[in-house]
Amino acid sequence: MADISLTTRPDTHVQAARGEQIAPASEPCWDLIELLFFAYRDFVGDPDEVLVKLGFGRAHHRVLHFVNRNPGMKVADLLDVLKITKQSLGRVLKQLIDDGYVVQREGDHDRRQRLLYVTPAGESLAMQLAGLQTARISRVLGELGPAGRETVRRFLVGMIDADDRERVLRMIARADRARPRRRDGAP
Amino acid sequence: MADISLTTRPDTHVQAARGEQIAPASEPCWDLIELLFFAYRDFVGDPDEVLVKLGFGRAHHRVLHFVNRNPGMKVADLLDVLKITKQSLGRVLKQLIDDGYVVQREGDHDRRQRLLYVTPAGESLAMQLAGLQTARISRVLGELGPAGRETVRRFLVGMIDADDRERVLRMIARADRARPRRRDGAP
DNA sequence: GAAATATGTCAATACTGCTGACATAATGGC
DNA sequence: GCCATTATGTCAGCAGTATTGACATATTTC
Repeated sequence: MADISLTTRPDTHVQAARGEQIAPASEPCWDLIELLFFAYRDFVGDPDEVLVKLGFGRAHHRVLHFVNRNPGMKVADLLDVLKITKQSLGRVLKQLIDDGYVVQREGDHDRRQRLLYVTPAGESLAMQLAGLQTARISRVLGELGPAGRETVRRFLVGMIDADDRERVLRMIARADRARPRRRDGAP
Repeated sequence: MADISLTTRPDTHVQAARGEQIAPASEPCWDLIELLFFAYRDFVGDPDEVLVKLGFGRAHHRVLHFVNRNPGMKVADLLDVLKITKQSLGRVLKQLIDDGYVVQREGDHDRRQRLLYVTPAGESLAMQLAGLQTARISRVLGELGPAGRETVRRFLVGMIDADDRERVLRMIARADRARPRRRDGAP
């Protein structure tokens, strides 16, 4: 399973062979490769600073983020999204629970399930971290104009593995639908 | 220096996080935050698969990449770009040298310096990895059209910490100037 | 009742980052 | 020439996050 993309996505030249863009053997996109590296590092850097003070790391951020976005998600769902093992998840999840940022509830229909929810403290932290990242993104998008946002979004979607793209977009759409607005007014 | 972004970028959400209600305060860019996460994961996923087979990790990739892009760079330069400690660098650099992907040469003017160069095998590997990432990027850019590339580039540049942006752009420009084209025709 | 599922946990290992302390060699100022 | 500084390397230990493998428990499903 791990090597699918390698055998499927052969080398650079296959795309050129398919006539898809790419001039002659194509020089690598050095600039975009490096910009992506630096951009992502700083993008996760802001949350990192906050998390360190709480004794958390990036793994805790990811768990908290997705639980906050998808309240009531199963542990299995989380493993599927993060693509890590349950042992890896177990450690950080336990810390988040012990520290009062996440709680588990038994599933209604299936009592084996442990549905995950953020506590008010968990939501608060998740929103703070998302706020930092949003501030960075919004500043840039403001400089690009409204058309820029759509281009950036399409770029990021396209960068995702084709066989995962639909799943990711569905998850985002479902989360948006489920939490159209925070604060009070429960449906 | 580390906390500037925190104190400078005022708590968009800190107030809401404190439970203080605040209406607009702008909803986080959930979709872009998550898309960036998945996009970056798959972006580095292709090289990862190749590297694992060689007993290398992501750290080796970064070192190899920047040495290939900036032949003759000093160890200190590399530490500055990667923002890691020399102890962390030492481990991976030693492996790359032992395995014949990187070599060191004494500086001409300053014999304390160890200037870094990729071997032919190192260049070959670096180009293979860059090719995988370029293939992914080029496919998407092909779908976005020529204006898309510039928008994406400006987005990524804008996402970099303001105080690092110039340095990064200078490094990219200098590397581009130094190695205008690979393949045969030496300058 | 047995098989499958959802989850948790123990143990060992790998990779990559960190701090602190020292060592070596070469440069540069005096 | 002496000495402080610089560039680099290295040893030892720790932390965070990932892995594999094995096993345990509760619950559902057939």
